[in-house]
Amino acid sequence: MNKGKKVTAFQQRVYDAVRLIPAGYVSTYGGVARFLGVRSARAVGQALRRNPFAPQVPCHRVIASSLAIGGFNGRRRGAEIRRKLALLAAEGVAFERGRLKDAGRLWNFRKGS
DNA sequence: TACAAGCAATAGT
DNA sequence: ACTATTGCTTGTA
Repeated sequence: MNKGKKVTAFQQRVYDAVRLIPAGYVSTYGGVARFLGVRSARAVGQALRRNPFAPQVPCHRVIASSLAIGGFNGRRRGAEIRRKLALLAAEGVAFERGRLKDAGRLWNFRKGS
């Protein structure tokens, strides 16, 4: 998996967890954080924001707990965000007004792994 | 809906 | 080593 790119152990852990999310499903920063055993969703967001791997780590499959789209490529709103929405839509995840339309697409972790 | 406080990690100084 | 910043979350008003 990782080569050349130097990432911290925490980042590696976050990427590993995010990779477990199957296409067509999404998770939340807090969910990943709890899965890793940390209490801060911000730390997860930071790790994903600096994700040196692009499609390998589906950072676009991670949204906010309020079903908000969250951010993408360092932007919380803008053209990058619509790309994230497009990626999710392509996977079968529908969004409305910047929020997840169907909460049933939330991935709880600890299920298929 | 809007504001404030708590939380953990990275990057820059 | 310290400070500032961040793709968050939850609680109150």
